Amino acid sequence: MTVRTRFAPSPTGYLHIGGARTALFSWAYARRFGGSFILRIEDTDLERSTPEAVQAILDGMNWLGLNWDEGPFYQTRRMERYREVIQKLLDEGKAYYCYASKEELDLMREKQMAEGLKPRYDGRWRPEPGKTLPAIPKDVPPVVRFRNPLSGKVEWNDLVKGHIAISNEELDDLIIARADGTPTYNFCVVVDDWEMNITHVIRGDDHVNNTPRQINMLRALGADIPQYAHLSMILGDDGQKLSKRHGAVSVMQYHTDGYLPEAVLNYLARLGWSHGDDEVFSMEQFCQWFDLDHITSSAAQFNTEKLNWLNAHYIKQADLGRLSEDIRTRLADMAIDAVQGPDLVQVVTLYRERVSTLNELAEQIRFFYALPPTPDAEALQKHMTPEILPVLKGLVATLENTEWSAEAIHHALANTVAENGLKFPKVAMPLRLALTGGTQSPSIDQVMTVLGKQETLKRLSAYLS
RNA sequence: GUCCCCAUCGUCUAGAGGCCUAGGACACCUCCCUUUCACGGAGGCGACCGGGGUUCGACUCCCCGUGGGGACGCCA
Repeated sequence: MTVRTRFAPSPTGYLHIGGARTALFSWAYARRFGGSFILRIEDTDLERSTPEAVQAILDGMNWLGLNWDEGPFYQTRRMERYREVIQKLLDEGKAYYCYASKEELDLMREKQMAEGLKPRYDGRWRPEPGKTLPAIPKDVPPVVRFRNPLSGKVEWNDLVKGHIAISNEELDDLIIARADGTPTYNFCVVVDDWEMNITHVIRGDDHVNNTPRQINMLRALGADIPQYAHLSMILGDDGQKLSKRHGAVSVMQYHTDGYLPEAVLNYLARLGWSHGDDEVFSMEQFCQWFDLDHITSSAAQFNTEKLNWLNAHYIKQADLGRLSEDIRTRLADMAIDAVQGPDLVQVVTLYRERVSTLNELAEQIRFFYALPPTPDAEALQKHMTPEILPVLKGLVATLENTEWSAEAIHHALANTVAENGLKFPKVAMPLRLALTGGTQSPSIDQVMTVLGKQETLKRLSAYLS
């Protein structure tokens, strides 16, 4: 049997980090076993689904490189088929019309809650042999309910959580078609998983409670029951449930914030799944290793610091051309033109080992292309001392007649330091301030090399006149 | 409230009865490297939720408790 997995988001918002991990695992499982990964858009909630959200999900998937083999299938385009199946269930007596109004149902639930019971439909419109149904009200359009078994239990061996059994007495006759005739989520999932021949349903564990209902419907339809794997949720950095206030909940936000997709992917893969002591690995390796046996069944807290560490790692590994182009765009977004001036590839090479995000990288090298920010007055006072000025003047004089190579600049600097009997930082610090505006940078001779002779001398002269 | 799920360092995790004086990674601390800050290298700190069983032996199995989380919609 060929493995067929699916990712079935509802387009009511962007692709968030939890959804991305679910997609990643489904995708990897299909890849691992040479199966197919299907993308299905669950847009039956007409009120909340938007084309923008669909696009956001597609963008997120594409950015991460989670390519799908079939789809995207839209449930709204399969309405005809759902109606057919509903009619079939109706005809076979496996579903029935219910005329209870929303108000009536609310009242029922309230009462049940008050009695300490689990709120569930009481089957008032469920036909039974010898049972008299209420008189059909005139102006209540009926919903269709699935006739769930009354006794026994539904069991399955969850590939992540192990054996789970839920009594049918806990379940009720769920609505499969609304009053307006449109099918509901749990029903569409069943029909789709069935007809798309899904073999492994990998999804968030908020669906554990839907599973027994879906299994019952699958059985009523005579369909094969897929294997289920319920993934635990991802908690925010603060251990709380992920929500808007956590900021970067959308995967694309990570792109905006300067993360490389391979870092996000690697981080997500390792969140709730493990392969011995392996921490850093490619998606190729992941697809070879991934299994459902090593998924943790407990919730995992998101840790930005570890993501940062991975991102730093991947920035160091990244193709220089690709990295530079990305940075060029980020600089442009900061209204800085990196087409003129020092060679961006050289600048990026010099700085990539020092940052953990691309935004940080862009931020740190901006002074190469824009004017250096004004150095901190206190730092200036401390390092740009009257005693050092003549030394700097001497250095500039030497530099003016120096061929602009890393080696030559280094020699000029070293000689100046030696001739004046100084420690290296004594000279390097004021240079750093004048050239970069800050007290931290790579070796100052390397910065000078990349900055260029003209610009270096120009920036120094501002302090020496 | 009812049902379901979960429980190892601060965080992500290894661990499928003896390999565990519980391993790795992030973070943190110390030292080294050093032209500042990073990077890198070497060390260090740091955990099996509690109580009962089962067993010669339990982080691992069972039960109870406690604590988290999820689900109970004409949302998905």
